[in-house]
Amino acid sequence: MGKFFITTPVYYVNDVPHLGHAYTTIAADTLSRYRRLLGDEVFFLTGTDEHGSKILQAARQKNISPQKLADEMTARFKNLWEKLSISYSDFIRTTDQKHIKVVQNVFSRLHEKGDIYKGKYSGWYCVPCESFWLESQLKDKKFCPECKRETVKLEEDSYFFSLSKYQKPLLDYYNENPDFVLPSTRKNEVVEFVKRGLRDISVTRLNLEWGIPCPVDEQHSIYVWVDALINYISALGYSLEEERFFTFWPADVHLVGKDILKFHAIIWPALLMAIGIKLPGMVFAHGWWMIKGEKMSKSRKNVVEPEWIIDRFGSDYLRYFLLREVPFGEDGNFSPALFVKRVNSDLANDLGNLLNRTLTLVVKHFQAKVPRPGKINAQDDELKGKIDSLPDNLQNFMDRLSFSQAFDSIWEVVRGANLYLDRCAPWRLVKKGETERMGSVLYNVLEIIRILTVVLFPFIPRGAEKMWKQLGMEDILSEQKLKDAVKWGKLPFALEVKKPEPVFPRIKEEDFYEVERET
RNA sequence: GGCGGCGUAGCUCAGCUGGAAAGAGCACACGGCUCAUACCCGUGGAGUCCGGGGUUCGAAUCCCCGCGCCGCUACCA
Repeated sequence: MGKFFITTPVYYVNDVPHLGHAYTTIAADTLSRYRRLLGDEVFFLTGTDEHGSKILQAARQKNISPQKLADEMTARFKNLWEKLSISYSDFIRTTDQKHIKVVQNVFSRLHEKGDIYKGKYSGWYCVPCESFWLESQLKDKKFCPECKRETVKLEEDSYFFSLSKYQKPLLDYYNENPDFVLPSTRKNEVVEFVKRGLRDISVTRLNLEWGIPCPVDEQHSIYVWVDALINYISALGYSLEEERFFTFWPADVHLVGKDILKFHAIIWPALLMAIGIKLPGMVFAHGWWMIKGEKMSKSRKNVVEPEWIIDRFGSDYLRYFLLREVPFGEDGNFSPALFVKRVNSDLANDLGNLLNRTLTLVVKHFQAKVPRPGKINAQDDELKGKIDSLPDNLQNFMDRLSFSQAFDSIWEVVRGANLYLDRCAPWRLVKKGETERMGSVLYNVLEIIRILTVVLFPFIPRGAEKMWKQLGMEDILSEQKLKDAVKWGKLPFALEVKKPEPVFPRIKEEDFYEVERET
């Protein structure tokens, strides 16, 4: 039983929450819930990144203050997390006073240490957009990629972080901690990148109104990464509440999308080395969801709105699909057909129906009371054997964030239970008058379902709660601990089960399109 | 261009450091069951394991060449 600190990125509030945000956050939530199930003290951090000229501009267009805009967007994120049953411990905003203070403290420390120095930043500046671009980003080598107008080469004062100093220490760290960056193919990319040499990075901007003031030079504001990344330690009170900070730091897992991996795997550890605190245990970069093989994007108008899906099908279906369909780390394809297929065959047909058919028999033949188990035979042992190996399997897969494989191991049990029911055929036993054996069989299946429910809770919390209630369990599901829960025989006999009602109703592809047409 | 990865049943993919008759899920076909959310259970399929060469007693698994895909190659979160 230890502590477990997991984070999502702080999401940039220039965009409404989309499937990608939901994906990262669902994964983090599932991992958090799983660690709680193991008995760990979990700190699960998410939040929003609210500074920058993009936000300022968007706010101006709407004629509201940037803070107001950020407030609105943050509310949307929180609302989505509520709908998705996201059990975060803290929601950090980069506009929080605490965060601002910590960023400034960190900046000052870096400055004192000599890891930040004043230099000249030069780039291609678009006056109307008030933003700098790299030569590689320009359209036809001189036009702004956003507004297509001509840019000018501009040089201005800026403070730099000596990232280059950390090339060697970073390479050593990757070497000594092979699981620091995962999946391994991403790690290769990062290592290769660092090997080619690192340039110092500009960490302040002049004339950036909507940003954290630089503590050593009032004309400057702190630019993106030193602001955003520090959320991971500001939320814990770094430099403010040391005791609390050291309770949870270092982070065990930083979950990120593959697009921001390098910031987390290179700049972030370098910053931490510079201020002299421990490095996180793991940075895991997951993949993207594609539509018909294409990346989702607003311009392609193929964005999947997580809220539509949740409102129509419930949060569990989305959680289940995203974590089950594709190995975490790889890109996946999202389509109504795939979604419907996955959810129907696994949740409705295999799992939901297992509960349903079992409860029906108990209600019909045992007055809805959990029967008393009798003698155990070889078939029963085989069934129980499937539970014995489950915790270890889960542990192995969850340690590697292999959600899909974790599901595989759970579904082996689900299938095993359906098979056991068919083999034992209690509906035939009742005709033969073998009620005692029938009772045993049903008890065993109910017991399997009880354990499955506990194990599934981190993944599909709402459905698991419903299953728990139908079983008639009175303990609190969220307080169950895996170690105890998997012990055989914890289901009290004579417990009154509920009349079954489909927990995971089947859905149709048409339902999906109706939703999309409406909007 | 450089570095890395991938190419296995109709589809999505497991097959790690070489060795039993090449696997899973889905789809499909046939059969069983009837407790159940038209569910569940069983059986089946002629797969050049991208192509070619090599190492080996033996390769999907190692080496070389070729073909076809894909990722990374920094300051946009």
